[in-house]
Amino acid sequence: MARAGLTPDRVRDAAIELVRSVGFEELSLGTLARELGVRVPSLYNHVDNLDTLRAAVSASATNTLDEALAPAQTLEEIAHAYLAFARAEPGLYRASLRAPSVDNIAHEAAALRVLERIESALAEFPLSVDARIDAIRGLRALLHGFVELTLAGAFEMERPVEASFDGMLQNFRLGLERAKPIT
Amino acid sequence: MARAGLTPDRVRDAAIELVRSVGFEELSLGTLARELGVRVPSLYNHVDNLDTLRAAVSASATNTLDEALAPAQTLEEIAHAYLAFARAEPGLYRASLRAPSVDNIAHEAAALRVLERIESALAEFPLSVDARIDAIRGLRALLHGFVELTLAGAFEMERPVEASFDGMLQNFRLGLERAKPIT
DNA sequence: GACTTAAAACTAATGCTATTAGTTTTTGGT
DNA sequence: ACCAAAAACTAATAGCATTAGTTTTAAGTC
Repeated sequence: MARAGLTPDRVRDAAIELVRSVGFEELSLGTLARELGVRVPSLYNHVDNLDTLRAAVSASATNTLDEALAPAQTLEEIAHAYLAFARAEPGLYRASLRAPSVDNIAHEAAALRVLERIESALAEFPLSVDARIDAIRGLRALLHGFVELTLAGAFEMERPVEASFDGMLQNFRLGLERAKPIT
Repeated sequence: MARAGLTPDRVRDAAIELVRSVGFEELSLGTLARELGVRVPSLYNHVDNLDTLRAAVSASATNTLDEALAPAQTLEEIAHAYLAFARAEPGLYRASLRAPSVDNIAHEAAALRVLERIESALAEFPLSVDARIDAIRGLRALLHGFVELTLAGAFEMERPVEASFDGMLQNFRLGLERAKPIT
């Protein structure tokens, strides 16, 4: 039997690596156990169940996304960092979308940090309270929607995806500047 | 045994109803068979497998989405129809997102019709070829992203979701009008 | 250094999923 | 009334997560 020396952290880290290579939806206890050289039920010595393991991976992925956004300042920088992360780490990006459970304080905090970084992209614009909420929701929709369509391979036309992303951001910025609701 | 009188169409229709009530991901042969008063393997007399059944549901859902968008003319009308459909029929909306397989001509045609309707929302704007591609991609991202975040319950702030949707569209329109790249 | 004990790994089993093979039954057409 | 095709069935396989119960390993204590 030769004990494999697993710990909750090692199992979680292996799960993260698996998600990075095969995707979040594809994470299964079978492949994870094989990767760790152990039988499936042995994982239950270190993990409650698949759902909590997914939650742990999601929390970590949200932190990684937060760190990827950290250096960015302007609207364009933050948006580019967001798209770049999703394209470089689609598995982690998809993992980060899972809503934190209410009892997972650290996960909730990380999700809030990501949200605040996106909100900070709008700091330069003088917006009313309502217009700012609309802008936040609009930016989130834009980023998430563009990423999803990109990952799904839905953009079939010739033009480079990056160019459209930039054009879209320019359009977004123009709309915000034109609005100028605080007078 | 008392033959149940199933046909491929009846099975597909029952699958559609199931997707409408429980969601696209939740469609399973077990629940479908129970709904039809039949054992699971009996379904294989009318359906190739779960994947092609999902494809059939997706094709039908894409048609339904197309019909829901048909009466809309302007950018705002089309966007509202899109959001309204997704909120009224989240199961069908999710089903419509599945990419058509290359051999399913009717499905591909329906997906193309939906795409053209979204493109037609930009007909009123005089845009260069590239700017139009960017606008199409941006609008698709906006619509899909907003719908996803809405269905996921990601908009937690007080302001009504519809108001933000309208604000977002206004912003989008302003950006397009401001750009005016054909001069 | 032997012993006790908790933890880590195991096997076996349950109950879900989709799917296939093979069998019985029903029904439409001759 | 009969024959053949189609529709339903049972039984079985394989993959999934999970639990119960058992063995083994290793760490800590006397």
